[in-house]
Amino acid sequence: MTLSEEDYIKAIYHLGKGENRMVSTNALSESMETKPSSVTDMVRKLSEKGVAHYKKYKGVCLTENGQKIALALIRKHRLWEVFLVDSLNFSWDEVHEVAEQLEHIKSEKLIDELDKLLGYPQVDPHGDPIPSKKGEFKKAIKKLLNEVPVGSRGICVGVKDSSGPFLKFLDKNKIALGDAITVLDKEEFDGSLHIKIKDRKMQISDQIATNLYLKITE
Amino acid sequence: MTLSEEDYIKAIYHLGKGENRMVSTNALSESMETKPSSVTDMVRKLSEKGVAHYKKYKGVCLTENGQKIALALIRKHRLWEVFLVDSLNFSWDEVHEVAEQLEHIKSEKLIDELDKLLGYPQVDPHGDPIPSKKGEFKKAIKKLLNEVPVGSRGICVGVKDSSGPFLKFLDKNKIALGDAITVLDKEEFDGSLHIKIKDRKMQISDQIATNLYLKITE
DNA sequence: AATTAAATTTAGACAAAACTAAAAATATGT
DNA sequence: ACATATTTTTAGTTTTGTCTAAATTTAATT
Ligand SMILES: [Mn+2]
Ligand SMILES: [Mn+2]
Ligand SMILES: [Mn+2]
Ligand SMILES: [Mn+2]
Repeated sequence: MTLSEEDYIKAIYHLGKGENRMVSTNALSESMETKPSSVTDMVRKLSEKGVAHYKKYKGVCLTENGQKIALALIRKHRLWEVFLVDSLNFSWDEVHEVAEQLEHIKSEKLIDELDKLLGYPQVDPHGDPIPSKKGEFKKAIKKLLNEVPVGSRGICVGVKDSSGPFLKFLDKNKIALGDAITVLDKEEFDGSLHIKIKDRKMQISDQIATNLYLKITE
Repeated sequence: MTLSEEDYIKAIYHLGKGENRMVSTNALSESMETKPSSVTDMVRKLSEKGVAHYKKYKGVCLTENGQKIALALIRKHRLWEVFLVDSLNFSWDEVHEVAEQLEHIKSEKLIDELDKLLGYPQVDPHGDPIPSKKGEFKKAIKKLLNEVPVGSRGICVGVKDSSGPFLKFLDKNKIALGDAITVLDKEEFDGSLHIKIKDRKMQISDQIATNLYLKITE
C-alpha cells in the first residue's frame, strides 16, 4: 500500500466509527482535505485492490482485509505516539503530526520491538486504545467525570463548560487535557470526587466533575 | 524536499566521497537503481531548486545548501540506526533498510530528542560518524587492525582474508562484523595485540590483525 | 583522423495522485 | 410531483517520478 492509500483506509475506518458503516464521498473528501473527485478515483482503486467495497453513489466501506490494514496502521500510529510522549518528551498535542508520518514506516520487527520497549501499552496519550498485533482492542468511550464508576481510569480529553473562569480554574489547579485521571472515591453527600491526577491526589466538586470529559477504555 | 529528491541528494553526497566531487549520471543511476534518463531529469530539477550544480555531460555536485541537506539526512539516518540497535535489539545488518525510511520523517524536535535519548552518540552501528546539528563530524577511515595505533577504538567492518578457515576462526573466537574493538596494547616482540572486543578482553596474533578491518573516526 | 564504443541527453509515454469544470444522480422542499 | 439543491461522478489536465527508444555528445581504438 502506498502512503496515500493507507491514509484513505484509515480515514474510511475512522469515519465508519468502529463498525464498518458506509462512508460518503464528501465525508472522505473533507477528512482527507482533497476534492470529492479525487476521492472517487481513490476508492475505486481501493475497491479494485480488494481492500474496500464501493458502490457508485452509495459510499464505501472496508473489506475484512481493509480493516486489518486499518487496525495495523492505527496500532502503529498510537504506539509511536506513546513513544514520542514517554521517551522523547513530546506533549499531548505535539504528537499527531509526527505519528501521521511514522505510521507508514514498513517494518514488522520495528513495531514489535517498539511495543516491547514501551511495555506493551494499552492506550495512547489521548486515551485511545492500542490494537494488539491481531487487531483486538477494547473501545474507548468518552464520559463526563461524574457519570463514571469509582475505580475508573482514563485520560482527560475535554471540557463541557469552556468559559474563561472554568478554564482558569483548571489551569490554577493544574488540570490539563491529556492528564491521566483515576477516580478513587465519591462522596455520596455532595457528589464530590477524590481523584488521582498525574500521581497527585486531589478532591473536586461535583460541579467540576460534570464539566470534564474522561476517555476510558472498556 | 520530497523523499526522492532527498535520496538523490544523499547519493550525490556519498558518491562525491566526502569532498564534493563531480558525480556522473551513470554512477548516480546505478546507485539509485534508476535509468540514466531519470537521473538527468532529477539533477536538472535539483539544480533549478538550488541544491545542486549541474553541467550537461559533465556531471553534478551539491551546492552549499545541498550539502547541508545531505548532512542533515545522514545525521538522521545514523541516529535512527543507533536507536534501532541500542533500543530495539536490531542487529548491525538489519538497520539500513528501516533507517532509509526513517531518515525522511520531518520533525526537528524528534531528532533532537532522539539524539538526547541515545546520549549524543558520535558513531553509528557501522562505525560511521554522526554529523552534529551544525553538520560537523570527523571522518571515518578504514584500516587494518595491525596498522592502527595503540588506544584506537572502532568497529570491525570487514576481513581481508575471506577464506573458510579464517571465517571459522573468527566465529569460534566470537569476533563478528559490527563488534566494537579497542586496541589496548601491542607486543613489540611478535606484533600480537591485546584488544577489548565487546567488553571482553583477548589477545590476537599479528596474522589475525593483518586481516581485520577496523573503522575508526578521526 | 576516422571509426567504434560508451555515456548522456532528448522526446515521448505512463502511472499515481491530485485538480477543475461540467454532467449525472440523488435528496429536499413546497 | 416537480423544481431546486446537494452529492457524486465523468472527462480532461497537471505534477512527480519513472520508463523506453532514439539522438547526440564524449571517450576510446585502431
Ligand atoms: Mn499518515
Ligand atoms: Mn492518538
Ligand atoms: Mn531514504
Ligand atoms: Mn550506517
